[in-house]
Amino acid sequence: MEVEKKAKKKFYKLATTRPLPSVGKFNKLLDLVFDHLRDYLLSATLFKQMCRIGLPVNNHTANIAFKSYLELDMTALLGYPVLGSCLKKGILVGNNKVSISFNTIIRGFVRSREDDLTMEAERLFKTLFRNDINDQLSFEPDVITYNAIIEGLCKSGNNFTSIGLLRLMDSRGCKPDIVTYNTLIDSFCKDKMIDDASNLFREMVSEKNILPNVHTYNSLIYAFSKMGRWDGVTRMLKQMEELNICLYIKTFRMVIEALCKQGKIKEAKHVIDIMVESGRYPDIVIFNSLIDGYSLLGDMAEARNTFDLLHYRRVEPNVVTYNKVMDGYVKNFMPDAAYDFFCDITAEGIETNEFTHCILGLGSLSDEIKIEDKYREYLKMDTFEDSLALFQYMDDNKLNSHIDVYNILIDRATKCLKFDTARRLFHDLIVKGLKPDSKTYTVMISCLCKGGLLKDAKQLLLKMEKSGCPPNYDETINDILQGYLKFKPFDDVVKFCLTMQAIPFSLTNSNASILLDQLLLRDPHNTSLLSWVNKLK
DNA sequence: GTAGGGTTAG
Repeated sequence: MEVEKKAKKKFYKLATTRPLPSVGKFNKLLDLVFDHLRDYLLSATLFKQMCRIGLPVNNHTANIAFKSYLELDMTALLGYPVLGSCLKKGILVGNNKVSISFNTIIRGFVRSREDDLTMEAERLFKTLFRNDINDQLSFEPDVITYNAIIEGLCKSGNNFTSIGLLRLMDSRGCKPDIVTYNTLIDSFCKDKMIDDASNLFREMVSEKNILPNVHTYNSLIYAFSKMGRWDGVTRMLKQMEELNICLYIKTFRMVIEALCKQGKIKEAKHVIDIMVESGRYPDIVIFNSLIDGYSLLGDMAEARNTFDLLHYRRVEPNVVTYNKVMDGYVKNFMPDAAYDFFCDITAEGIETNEFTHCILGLGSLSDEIKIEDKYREYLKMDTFEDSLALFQYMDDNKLNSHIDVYNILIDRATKCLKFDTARRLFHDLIVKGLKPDSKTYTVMISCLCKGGLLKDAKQLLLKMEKSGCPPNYDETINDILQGYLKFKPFDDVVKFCLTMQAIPFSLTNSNASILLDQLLLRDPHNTSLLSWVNKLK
């Protein structure tokens, strides 16, 4: 607080000194606010104020503002408009490092992790290639620009488009670097497309002579171990040793976790031995995985033993540990043991969380069907965040492999406007090998429409028809139409309606009335469309 | 007057 006051006072002093101090003095102060105070709202506000009262600003001052908006996740709302006004005022023109400003804005869009803003970043990126704009600014995208766009594409599930960008940058003489490859490799690994990831890895090492680092290996090891490809894991670990790359505790954690989840306790223990030999000791996360593994194998005695031994190893159990033990009892149809364990830990005054009670709730009903009902009830009743957390906690529980569970979550994510989460869930279920049903397609189409991704929505409708799911045209087409009315120019709405004339469906009241209003306003002589609307409503 | 912008952590 003290430093903040000092900064404000200094600003006031600079602003009232006559003749006005140079822009450098102001920039130093703003740098201080950004770097040391990390008060991003203040650095952004000061910049706006400087512009308003006519204090000296230059590209560096503006860049601090852009960085601040990025940190505040307000690039779309504030950063982008400020960029516009800076361009108008000529603050950024004639600057040979104008890429810094644009990169920060593009990163801000991508960082928001919202699909439509990622698209905005791509739009901006494409605009910058236009000759008229380029003559004025002499902007040339550099490796950071490309990396940001590639990251955005990967995060919105467009792995192959981002490969196209990798080729584009290469052909334009911008060398991809370790960040470019790591971003791509990580994305392919997350989607379990290990062959594509391996190809990129090979290309990076043998063609581009870029040395992999710990992140590259972590991504690959993660994917290999999740897929049970232990030969790949061993190969990667060997390479790391040769390159003298130190393993993170996280690398160990994920290998051990994957081994335990696949019931390979012996192997997991072997990895723990290697860890100990290299002077590192397993932490609670690793013991939690072991407990998980034993309960998966139905060996609750060993699971409990591992828990009891924590005390002697001087490793403190956490709430996840307690939940995993209870979860093990419940899954192995020992609800009484789960209840006893719960009584023991609460008697010791140990703090539990909502999942402890949830597991107990599941355990109190030993009939498996009832467990399923109870699970569904939880999915419906709690807030979306709670259901998602429960879903993630249940992880590979077979209840999570029900398409209905995904349908409920996707639907609720969409209703909470979390389109990104909905898309990720949809992607997850495909990766898991589940088959989307009519409901899945319908809620996903609704999600894409609400997020303005109409092209994707139409594609999904096509896919739905192809996959043999009978589309619910009433619902899906109205959703897409609503998206058109909201996001697209009227000409596109008309075009869409024309293509839909062949399909039998009825318009919702709200769509029909908006459509009629718009038609009468903009295209009152289009009698064929007017009668079409009247017929369908 | 110069500076200034970067990936993932499961």
